[in-house]
Order: sequence, then structure tokens, then C-alpha cells
Amino acid sequence: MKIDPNSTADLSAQIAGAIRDAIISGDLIVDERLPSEAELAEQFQVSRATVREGLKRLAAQSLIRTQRGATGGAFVNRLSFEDAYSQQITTSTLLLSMNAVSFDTACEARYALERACAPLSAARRSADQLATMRAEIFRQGQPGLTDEAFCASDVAFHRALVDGAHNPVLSYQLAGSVEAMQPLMNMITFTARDRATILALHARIADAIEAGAGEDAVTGLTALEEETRKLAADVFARRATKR
Amino acid sequence: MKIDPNSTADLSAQIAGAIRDAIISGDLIVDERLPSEAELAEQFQVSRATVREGLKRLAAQSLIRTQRGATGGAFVNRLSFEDAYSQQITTSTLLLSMNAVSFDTACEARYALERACAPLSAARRSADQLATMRAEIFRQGQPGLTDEAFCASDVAFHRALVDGAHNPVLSYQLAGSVEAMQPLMNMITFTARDRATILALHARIADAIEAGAGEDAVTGLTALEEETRKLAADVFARRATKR
DNA sequence: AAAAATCATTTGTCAGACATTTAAAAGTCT
DNA sequence: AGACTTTTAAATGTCTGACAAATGATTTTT
Repeated sequence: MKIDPNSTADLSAQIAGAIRDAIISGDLIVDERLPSEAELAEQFQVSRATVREGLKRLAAQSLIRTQRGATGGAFVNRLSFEDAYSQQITTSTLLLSMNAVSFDTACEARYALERACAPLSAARRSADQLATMRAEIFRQGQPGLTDEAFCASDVAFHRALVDGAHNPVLSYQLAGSVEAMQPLMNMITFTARDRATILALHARIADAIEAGAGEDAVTGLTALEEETRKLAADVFARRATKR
Repeated sequence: MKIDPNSTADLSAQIAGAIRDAIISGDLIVDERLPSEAELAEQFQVSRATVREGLKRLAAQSLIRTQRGATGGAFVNRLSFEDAYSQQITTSTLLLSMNAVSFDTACEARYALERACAPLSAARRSADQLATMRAEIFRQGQPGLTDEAFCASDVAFHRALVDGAHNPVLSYQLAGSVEAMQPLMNMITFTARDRATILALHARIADAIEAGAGEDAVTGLTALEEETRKLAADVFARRATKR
């Protein structure tokens, strides 16, 4: 692991890169302890402050964790699905909000991916996941529910559907698509009539999942996508004329 | 933006969190300049070193960029799809390698997601993307190609397929699934016969995409998934008996 | 043997200094 | 006046040295 003091890049970035490469290549394995900051400083011929900045960069990506004390230090962290989920959600959310991604584009991606999960979920979902879907449908029918709560329940419903595929890689990939849409969905005002329509589609999808009918779940999701896009188009059209 | 000096979390992590929240909530907008490190240090009542560690955390996630000089400072960064891609690929790769995700699980996720793209790609792919697919197929037929080069070409083929959907959100989500499988694929030795089979399937998929026949592309992908899993199973079985 | 005190190691934080980069301001020449 | 050069000020990047706080290991005491 070497760094170039004459490079244009910051030393701390180079150090982070060198250690990251060592982790990716397998030179450093999970739970292995890195040299102490003082040792790293000597190895890289930089100050401890610079080493620390590099380590913080890695910590921000959950690649290492640090512990204080006698036997403490920086350890290679096992990147958990949990950690990856939340990173994925943050990134996806910012990506959508900062790049003026249209509602249609985000929606298309999300439902395309969800349809990919549907057949697997229909075949494998646990009773618990089905129960969650039913419970969220019930919640969505409650009067007096705020639009935000309705959206949150919608996300919970879809996450249960995705998790039903029992493929953690799929769940991880989908987490971003589903959750990142929430801020966009929150811009929509759902009338009682809208909610009833969505609720019926959710029920249809849950029925298909319960029956193990993947194809029906897919068509249900397609109908839901259409409905969602129509709703959004209405909202945006109304807003455009109002102003 | 406030931090709690008595919290268990590091001050630098709290500072990063506070600024990150401000970015996500929209309090800080793209290209806006943060206060200088000295000012932030005073605002948060910490030293400049601590502020800097916090800022490096954000830089690691591409949330800010820094510039030196008179009009320099830290600026809120527009998270580009490019940046998001590479983060996604790093995270996915580590997630697979560190969590003993089985080949089958990763493979299932990847092909499920790719099938979600196929109909869109068949409808919208540009001539250029189709040309890339054809070119990669041609490359894969060259004799003397190393296994690594074959895999790299495979990835290029599939990326063209995915990008053909012309949905940047989909491309972003898929980048991780497709690229992260490469290390796993590299463990496989492809015989001439294996390559011919894969090549034929690639051609079949490209034909379907060219003809705008989304359904055919989907079945082609399913066949390719089956083939890939069979190959991998063979390799792992052979390895198990050898040792 | 158990509990308490001490110790050594390591990260977390701080203060102050200097180097480097950069754009703007001031100065100089034609 | 305009073009070029020099100076200056502001900001990040890096270094040094120090102390605080946490924590496991060791030693001492009871």
C-alpha cells in the first residue's frame, strides 16, 4: 500500500483508497484490525490527523468501525445488508431529488423491478409477510389517515411484497427504488376515492401472492403503476394550471 | 443544526449527520457553499480538525466537494448518476463477498432484474446500444480470449441491454447487480463449448431486442440464467470433489 | 479468590502553526 | 484605457504536540 505525495488528490483520499482497495481485494479480511493510527501515519509518512481523515472516509462507507481503548483500533467491518440498505436509500433519495428525475421515470423503474420480484414472492412469501401486507391494507382503509401515513403504509406494503422473494440481494436493490419514491408520493393528495382504488389493487395483489399466482400479481402491479401515474399526472397538471 | 457533546457518537459523525440532514431536507441546496471550516468550528463549538473529519465523511459519500483557494470551500455536490453507479458497485461487490451470498442468490436477483428491463429495452434501445451488444457478441467469439476478458465482455453486453431501457434509475439500480457478479463469474472456467452456448443465447437475446420482441428477450434471459447456474453448479461440484 | 487500583494502549479532541492554492485587488507598463 | 504582473487575502491541506477518555490487562490489596 503506497501513496503518492505529489498526486493532485488529497493524501487522506489516497490513504482511504489504498485501504479500500486492500479490503476489496481481500488483503484485509473482515474483523481484521488495521495498524494503529500512529503506525499508519508512519507507514504512509503522513501525520496522524491525515490518517484519521482517511479513516473517517472509510467509516462513512461502513467499511471500517473503530473502537477506543487498549485493544481498540480500526477494524474491517462486515458490510451488513442493514447498512447497505440505508446507504442505498440515502443515495437513491438524493439521486432523485437532485437530478430532476421525472415522476414517470422513477415510477417506471420501481414497478418494473417490483414486477421482477412478484413471481418469486408468490412462490415463497412467508405467512408473516403476507400478514404484513394484509395489515397494511387494513391500515390504509382507516378513515382520518394522513396522506403521509398512507404513503408510509404503502411503502411497508411494498417492502413486504419484495421481502417475500426471500432474496436479500433483491431486497437490497429494491429498497432504494421503493423508499426513494416516498418523497415524490408525498406530494400527492389522495382523495378517499383514490385511496379506495389503490386499496382494491393492493388487495388484488395480496390475493395473488397468497394464491401463489405470480402472473396475477404482475398484472396487479401493472394496474397499480398505471393508476399511480394517472394520479400523479393529475396532480401535476392541476398544479401547473393553478400557477 | 445542533449537536450534543454528551452523546456517545463521535462529534465528527454528529456534524456529518447534521449537515447530511440539512442537505436531504433541502435546507442546503445543490452548489450552495457551506460556511468555512473555521466558521463551522465556531458554530458547532468544536475544533477545526473535528469539523474536517466530519466533512471528509460527507465527501466520501459524494455529498460535498471541496475547493481550495480564496473563493473555495465545501459545496453541496449534485450527486451524479456516475458517482452513484460507482458507489453502488463498490457496495454491492463487498456485500456479496463479505456475506457469503450464494451464487444462486446473486444470479437469481440479477436475472430477475434484467428481465424487468428487457421489454423496455426492446421498445427503446438505440441503434448504438444494439451495436454494442453485437460487437460484444463478436468479441466473445474470438479465439484466445481469456476468461476474464470474456466475463468483462459479458458485463458490457448486459450493461448495453440494461441501458437500452433508457431509464437512468433502472441503469443505476442494475449496475450493482450486474457488475458485482463479475468476481463470482471470474471463478468459472469457460470451455469453448460453454462459450458457444452463451454466445448463441446472447445472439438470441440481441435478435429479440432488435425485433422489439420483449417477451422473446425475457425467455432468452431465462435460458441464459439457467445455463449460467448450471455452469456454476458444475464448477463448484468439481471443486468440492477435487479437495 | 475477589475486588480494587494502576497501567498501557488507543482513539477522540483540541490549539496553533505553516504550506498551498486560488481568485480578486492593486499596481505597473505600454 | 487596457493588458500584464505583483500582491494580498481567504480558504483548504497538512503537521506537531498535547491532553482527555475509554478500555482491557496487570498488579496490588483485601
